[in-house]
Amino acid sequence: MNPDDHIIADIRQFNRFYTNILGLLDKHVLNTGYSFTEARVILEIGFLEQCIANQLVDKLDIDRSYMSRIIAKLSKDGLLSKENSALDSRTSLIRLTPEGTAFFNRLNEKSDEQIVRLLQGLSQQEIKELHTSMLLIQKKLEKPEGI
Amino acid sequence: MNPDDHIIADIRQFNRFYTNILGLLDKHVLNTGYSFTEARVILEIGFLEQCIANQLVDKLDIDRSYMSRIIAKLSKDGLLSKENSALDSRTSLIRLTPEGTAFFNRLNEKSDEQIVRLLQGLSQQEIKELHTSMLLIQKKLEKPEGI
DNA sequence: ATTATTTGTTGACAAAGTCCACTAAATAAT
DNA sequence: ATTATTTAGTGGACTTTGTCAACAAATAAT
Repeated sequence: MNPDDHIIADIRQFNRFYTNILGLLDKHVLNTGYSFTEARVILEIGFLEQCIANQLVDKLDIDRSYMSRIIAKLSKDGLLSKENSALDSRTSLIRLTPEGTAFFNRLNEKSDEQIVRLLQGLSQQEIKELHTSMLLIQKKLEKPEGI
Repeated sequence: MNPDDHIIADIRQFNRFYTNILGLLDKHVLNTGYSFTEARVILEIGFLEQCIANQLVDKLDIDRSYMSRIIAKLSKDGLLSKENSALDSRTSLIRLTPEGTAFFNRLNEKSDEQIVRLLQGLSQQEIKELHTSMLLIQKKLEKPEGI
């Protein structure tokens, strides 16, 4: 169809390839006792520091009811706390507890280790090239604004 | 930990970013009546042209019993055929039927369109850079041999 | 004030994936 | 050759993951 059919084929090939890479990297999470989705929620709360359930729903694109249950579970497990919001009493302010933060940190460390492992065997020069390539891809593909 | 902490952070950022990209690209599959996993199976059979179940299990890292059920479903739906292997009568040779191939082609077309859409707004030069970057990443990260 | 919308929760399901045991065939070991 | 061992596939039973619809309470819009 297009003049650059082989480019499209290569990009799709890259996407398949990188799906695998990401899959490998994500697997380590599963040794933590939490699912990938639960881990995403914990990470997001960690990054946001404080939030309400609906923010997580929007940001992570997870069903409201499902999110409600995940939060209930994590709360029961003592990883996060809910405090009634004064501004809007339908909502609760969600934060990581110290245990939650510890978990968050462990998760981050493990993720970093995974990356180190991924880069194993590459020279500094090669890592630099890789890095540059990733930045370029991200820059080119990120839309200026929401879709 | 490492001298290149910010590189690790950037790579993780890229991974999160690209997870989203892939998620967007994959969504279109869900309008086909088949799940993402089922689509992967169909695509893989299409690429291999002929295979046995176990190859798919290994290549796609899907549980044997689950694969068995997926194949049964796709077979029932008329997308693929199973023929007893003469060489190893434990196995069946799996191929796409004409309907399966049609589905495969549609899937491929849709995937190509998705890529075109992704590249929308980029100049030829930018696309070329993107392409080069992807090839580099793939080259650097693909292990010479199985793990 | 009344209506509409938003936020979160619950019950009931459906879809996706896993674990285990089993059969039958193919290979390896003796 | 006969007996293990391994491999390929299947089916039952199950867990996990995710969805949908209905609901109450609070807030926002008219």
